[in-house]
Amino acid sequence: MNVKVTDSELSILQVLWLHGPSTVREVHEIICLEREVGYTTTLKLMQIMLEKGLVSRDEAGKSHRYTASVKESAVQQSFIGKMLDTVFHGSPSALVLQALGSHETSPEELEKIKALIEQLEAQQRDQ
Amino acid sequence: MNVKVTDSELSILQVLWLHGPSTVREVHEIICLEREVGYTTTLKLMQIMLEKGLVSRDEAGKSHRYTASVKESAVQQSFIGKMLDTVFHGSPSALVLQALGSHETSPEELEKIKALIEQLEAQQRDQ
DNA sequence: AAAAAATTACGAAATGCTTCGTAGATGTAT
DNA sequence: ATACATCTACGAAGCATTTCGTAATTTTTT
Repeated sequence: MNVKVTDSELSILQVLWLHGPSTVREVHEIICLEREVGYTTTLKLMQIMLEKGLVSRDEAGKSHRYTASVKESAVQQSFIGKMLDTVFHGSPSALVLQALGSHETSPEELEKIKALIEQLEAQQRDQ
Repeated sequence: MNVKVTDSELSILQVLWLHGPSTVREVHEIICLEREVGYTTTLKLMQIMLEKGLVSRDEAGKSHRYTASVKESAVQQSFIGKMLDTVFHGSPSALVLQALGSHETSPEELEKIKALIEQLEAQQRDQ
């Protein structure tokens, strides 16, 4: 149900989501742009993620090719769920108010959110 | 700037935010409603939080009385900030869309959000 | 005042995550 | 075929958080 992901697992998943199936070397190269870290560290993490079922891998060919087996939206989902429980008393609107109130949001983005709200209200009317 | 709080520290802060200044015993009692945990565990955590400056305490009287020294909104703030960075590519609207799209939100709450958006749009027009 | 109960301080074990070194296997170039 | 580079597996150290036991202190009860 709820996907649990640590910080460094998340940074690996980000690479896989963005670049698609990748080797350890490829993932490692990208992560190193941000943070100095040993190759075997990345390798080990990805092996652990394999055990946990967070990624799968294709073992054909010289080096293994890893693929994310959780969707980004599912992880976003579970992070939001956890935050709702732990810091927003289960109130999505409290979360939304904080997010919009304290971070720059472009007019276009505000429009998108308004559109979603209209849609949700329409749904509620129909019930 | 950014308040760092671990999970168990957060559960203690929750109690302090809700009940105001409290003794270790009081905090512990409430936490135990949810989770079996030793008294000295709660004590130790609160002592560590004191060192970190997350709480302050009044040592007069039989037992110490602890007070949260970070605001709930500041912690909410920093959690949202971290989540934006790590799972929403820095886009508040992506976060908001996920939050509203996947969690029940009452008509009243939707109204509040709409009101905020109107307000933000008015601000943007004025600039 | 002595015993019992509650509280604090503190060290250290347990846990989970992150890190890396080493060894062995596999593939590539000479 | 041999040497070289790359890759995988794995154990264990390092670190932060969480947990609790023990001892010392203070308060309350008898």
